Amino acid sequence: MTVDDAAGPTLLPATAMAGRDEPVDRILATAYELFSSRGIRGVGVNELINSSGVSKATFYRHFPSKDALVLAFLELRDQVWTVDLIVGEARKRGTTAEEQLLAVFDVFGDWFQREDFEACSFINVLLEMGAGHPLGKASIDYLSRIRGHVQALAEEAGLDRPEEFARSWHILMKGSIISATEGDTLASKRAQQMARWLIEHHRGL
Amino acid sequence: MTVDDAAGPTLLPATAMAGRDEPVDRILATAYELFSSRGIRGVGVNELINSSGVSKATFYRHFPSKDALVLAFLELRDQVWTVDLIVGEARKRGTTAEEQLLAVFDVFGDWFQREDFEACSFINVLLEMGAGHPLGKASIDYLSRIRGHVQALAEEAGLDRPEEFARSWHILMKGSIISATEGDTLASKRAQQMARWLIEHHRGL
DNA sequence: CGGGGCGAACAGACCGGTCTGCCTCGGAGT
DNA sequence: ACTCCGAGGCAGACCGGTCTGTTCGCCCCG
Repeated sequence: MTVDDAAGPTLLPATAMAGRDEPVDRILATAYELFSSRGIRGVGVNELINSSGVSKATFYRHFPSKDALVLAFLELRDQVWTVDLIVGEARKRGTTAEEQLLAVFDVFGDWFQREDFEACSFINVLLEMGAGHPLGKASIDYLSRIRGHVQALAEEAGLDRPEEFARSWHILMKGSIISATEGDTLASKRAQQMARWLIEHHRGL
Repeated sequence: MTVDDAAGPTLLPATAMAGRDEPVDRILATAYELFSSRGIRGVGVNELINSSGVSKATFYRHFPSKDALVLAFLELRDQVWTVDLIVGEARKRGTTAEEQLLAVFDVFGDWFQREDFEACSFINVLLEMGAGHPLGKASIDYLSRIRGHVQALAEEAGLDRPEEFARSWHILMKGSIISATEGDTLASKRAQQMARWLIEHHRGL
């Protein structure tokens, strides 16, 4: 799994796949597009293999089950979306750690207005499969990684109780994503304002 | 399936069904339980009819399709959960409108700790079916009704820009529900704290 | 010549939805 | 008071389609 070495954010893992045309890469790239936009249950294995131009036997040679592919998709999503698009872009947009934190919601604002905005795959999979399902548990794990990034920035900014801070911050992130799914593209601004208050109350006295 | 006629909130629609044993009521009661806990796609028509002790012909005499039943379920959920459990209970717990608003997150706190906590069906259905699907659109409508309750309370409390207030408030509600689904039962407290800041900034100067 | 990919058929389960019987119960007609 | 009939509920077979996953045969390329 190569790294996105190009400049600028992208939602598609195309750059990550650049130069590779192996069946396993085609499958993963297709899975990323389809799972992101239509969910897990909404995409069947037959559609996956047709769209990626791969035979079923080849598919099952590389992935023992559909769930295994979903797991790989979540891993890829963590890299492409969480790390590169959200955290990476936010760190680029701000100079201080506090600015970078707030920039998360600027990135959200751009993201919410995209045609292909498809909400957060980790939340989607968690709610679709349930917290008890292995895929739900994996999603919870990736969500906690997001919180880890926020906590790291909070520590850089020297904020009080960074773990608690990150949990509250994450509430704002997730809530604004749901609101954006409902159609409120300004949800990022509302969340950002509440985020400012949260920062103020976590600054060392 | 006995009836919970005791005082206090209940998540089951048993009280609404009290004294009735018609097939249509049994179907709806079963649908409420199964759809709430396992989602729409996770429950098939065959299981619905078996669990409610109804024949398939009877089922389709009362509901032209599964989607029609889901629509009826969402309507029931709005009454039982939104109106009775959340808004009704919050209004009971507070004296002033501001107290009643904040009490929403106290009710959430109790709700998050329930064994049968199953998140918000409207969010679940919205993400499961997509915002373009009729059921997704219906869910968006019911979510906006929740926001309407919040806005009404904000107006009673004399807060500034009640519509904007309600949208921000709703972000906190939805975000805390997702966090609770991940296992953070204290999410209600974190959201409540941010909600207090939100109230302060919407009070007339 | 052999491994990997392809296309396709196939299996078994389940999906939403239709339809055919059988039974019961209640009300109307004589 | 007795009969008759139809509405509505129950049970379950059945339909075409889709789901995940398996397997077989062919071909191409190293």
